[in-house]
Amino acid sequence: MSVNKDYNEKQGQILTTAESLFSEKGFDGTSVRDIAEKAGVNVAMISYYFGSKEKLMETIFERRTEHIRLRVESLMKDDSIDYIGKVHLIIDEHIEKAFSKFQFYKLMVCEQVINKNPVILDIIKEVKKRNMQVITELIRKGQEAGVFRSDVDVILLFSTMYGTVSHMIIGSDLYREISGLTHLSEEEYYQHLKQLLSKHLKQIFKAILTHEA
Amino acid sequence: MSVNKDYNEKQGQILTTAESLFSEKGFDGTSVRDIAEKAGVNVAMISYYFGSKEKLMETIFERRTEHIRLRVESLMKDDSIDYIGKVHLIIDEHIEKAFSKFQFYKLMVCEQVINKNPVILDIIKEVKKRNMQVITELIRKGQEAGVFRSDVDVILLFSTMYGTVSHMIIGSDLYREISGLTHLSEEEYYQHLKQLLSKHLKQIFKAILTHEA
DNA sequence: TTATATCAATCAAACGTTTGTTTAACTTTG
DNA sequence: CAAAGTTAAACAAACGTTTGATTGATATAA
Repeated sequence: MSVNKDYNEKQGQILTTAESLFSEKGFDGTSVRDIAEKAGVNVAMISYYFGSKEKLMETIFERRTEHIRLRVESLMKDDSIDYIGKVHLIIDEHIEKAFSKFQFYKLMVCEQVINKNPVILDIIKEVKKRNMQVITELIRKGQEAGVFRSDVDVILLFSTMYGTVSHMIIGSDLYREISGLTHLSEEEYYQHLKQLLSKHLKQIFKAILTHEA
Repeated sequence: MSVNKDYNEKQGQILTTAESLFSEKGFDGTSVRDIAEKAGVNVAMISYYFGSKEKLMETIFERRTEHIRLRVESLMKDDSIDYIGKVHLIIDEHIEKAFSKFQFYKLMVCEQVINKNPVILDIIKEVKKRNMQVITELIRKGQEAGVFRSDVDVILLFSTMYGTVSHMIIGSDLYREISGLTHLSEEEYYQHLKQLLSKHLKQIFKAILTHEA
């Protein structure tokens, strides 16, 4: 599948800089000269290493795909963790990944709206499907064990998890201002947000998965 | 405040076409020649009527601001509707507005990520604050009446409502495919989604606002 | 009633930049 | 010395915007 290629120092510099600029100004709002200058390389190096601006973007997505995929699959088989505990693992892993690579998550949202590049859309589609399967499987087992309700819509639950977190990341500036937490550093505020989101989503998941209608 | 200007036929045509193209291809991905051609006007008319491409975008946002604002404020004072009923009104109005102007909502999400134009960011900020105040006020009254829990985080609740709906709209193609509902028309599928989202969000709000932790 | 002035609307063409990409010469590396 | 890395310069295409001429309708004056 997705081969984990190695990138040299200059390639890595270009990828990281481009990811940052794309997420700040969008794909079309960022010029290759912007990227080259900020990455400290010559403009021609982008074509030389990645072929084109478009393929540079695709490479960014390929590189991060590995990151987005939920890694809790092995823990799902651990019998010492109960079903609610496993749901908590999924929620916390998603929050952690989204915040640790928030620039990429912003980029992902924009690229889904501006559905131009089919290669990128496919990458997003595959990883979303994959992550949703993990959750579907867990819920199915929980239902068989009689712990979870039988009428759970996984897509809606998934949308609430992804949607709430994305929306918080995208609107974090506004919400920091409203909360009156402007004295916190971005890092401190993000830690605070992660904790709030974790508690909030766990409460929602518990209600939807276990309470009676 | 926001004066409701009148636009002639040609101006309206430009605004509608631009909104559609911006939401499909992004602001920087859309050229003024694209807009002019699709709207059936000369390129110069865009500068002539709106001053610049940037100001055209701002005009789109000013025009739609009126639309986004929750209009349930009067119903909030109606004593014949209970607190849960009022929460339902807010949820359904938000869903209805988001789906009826889904192109604009996509555009809003992208513009929040690509925080370039301060005029537009201010418009988004103001309307979000405004809508959140409506909900805050309702919840506060419900708390005083002893119907709602005392430890409710309005920002999180608001994020779940906006986030879940946005995420569904943005990823609707993928979710239609996964649900196996490709035989439905876009309109039919949206009606279906609206119904699901309404039930889902009402369940979440009820759990967070009324259940004990 | 003509004739003339006024003004917004409309257009093709041109403006100067910026865009992504390529070239061809040069340097470094193994 | 051959291959890979690196560069400034050049490329055509596309960009947002402006220009200057032209239209057509309305108001003013003879």
